[in-house]
Amino acid sequence: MERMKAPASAPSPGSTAEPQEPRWLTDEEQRVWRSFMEGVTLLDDHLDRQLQRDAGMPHVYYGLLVKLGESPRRRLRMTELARLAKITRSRLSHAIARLEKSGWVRREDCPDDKRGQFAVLTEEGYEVLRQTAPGHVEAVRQAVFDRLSPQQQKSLGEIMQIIAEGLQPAEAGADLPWLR
Amino acid sequence: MERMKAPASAPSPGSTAEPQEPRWLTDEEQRVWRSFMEGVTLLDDHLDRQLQRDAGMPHVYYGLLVKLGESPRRRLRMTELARLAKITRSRLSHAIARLEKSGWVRREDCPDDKRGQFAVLTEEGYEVLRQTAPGHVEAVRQAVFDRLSPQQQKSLGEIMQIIAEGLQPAEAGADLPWLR
DNA sequence: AGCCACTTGTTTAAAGTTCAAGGAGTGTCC
DNA sequence: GGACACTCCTTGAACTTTAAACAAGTGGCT
Repeated sequence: MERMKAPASAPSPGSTAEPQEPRWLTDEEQRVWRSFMEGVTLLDDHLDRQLQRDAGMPHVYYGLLVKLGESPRRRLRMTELARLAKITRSRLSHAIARLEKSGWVRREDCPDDKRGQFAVLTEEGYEVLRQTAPGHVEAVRQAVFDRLSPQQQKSLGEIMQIIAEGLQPAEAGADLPWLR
Repeated sequence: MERMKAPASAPSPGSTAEPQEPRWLTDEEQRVWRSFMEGVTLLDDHLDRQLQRDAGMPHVYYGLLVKLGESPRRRLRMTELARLAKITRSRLSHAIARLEKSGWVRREDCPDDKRGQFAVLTEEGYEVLRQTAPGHVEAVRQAVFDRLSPQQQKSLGEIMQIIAEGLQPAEAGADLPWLR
């Protein structure tokens, strides 16, 4: 409910303690927001399904293997991996446990910090990635890049970067998933 | 893993049965895709948290109440609601069961089709919506609209509509969540 | 009428995620 | 060196989602 009904008139100015008149979305803003949510929901569903079918894991898990594969010695500290994937450490713990059970990741102790753990991509994990990457890229292309002009691709990147940055402010005390 | 490594050379042309050389993402495409996934993940987390805190339900459930509230007689057939929300009927069944338990939705039999069910927004459900809508719009504004120029908002709408439409083709046999 | 393919919505179990709590290690401050 | 705050990661329970199977109803066809 991004707009309940048209406001009767000008809102009461700000000096009082009462809540501001909500800044409802305009019709146009609502259309944008609806398209956004629909696109994201459908895309999420589509990629999850594609990867579950072809790689035996959800999109997020696949993304974790990718991050590990791109990292030096194919390993990352748990919190660092959570930060890169924009998820909570709890979620990551469960995910890595499952990927470990599947044999695609193993854990290693961190020598420098006895609290720390590395998640390490196994050879099997790398192999799964190698075999399923082409199909996944193709799915992403078909759903996204093949349908957008170069200018639209550029815009999308800029826009989503702005949104992403807005949600991870530099200030201390920000509510970031990987620090929860 | 949107690109494993640089292809050695020109791909083998299409007449053979072997798999095509994957169309890896360029560096620029990868940046776009990464921003997109990060933005979506963070936004999803942010709105889920905001609504869980203020309305006691996840974002998807809130969206269901909104759809019901916008509909004639505040009711929709299950499959129609699933189609609007871009989710599976199974997921919707569970969600409505939970919303019913919370008292915000009730079910009603469809007189015309004995298989059918309406999900109906209760007065309490409407009340929750009324009270939490302002906070939610504000969250959406702060995270998205306040940060984007009018032109960017327009682009985002167009882009996401293209993606959404691409994932729900008109053809029969399309793999649409609400028909699974 | 009876058959058959299809639609509608739910159910069960398994998988994944969130939330709150906690154990262990680190680092700082006095 | 001891107290204290903080970081790192995990755990278990509650909740949500997925996947597969199913019961019931519909509609077309003969």
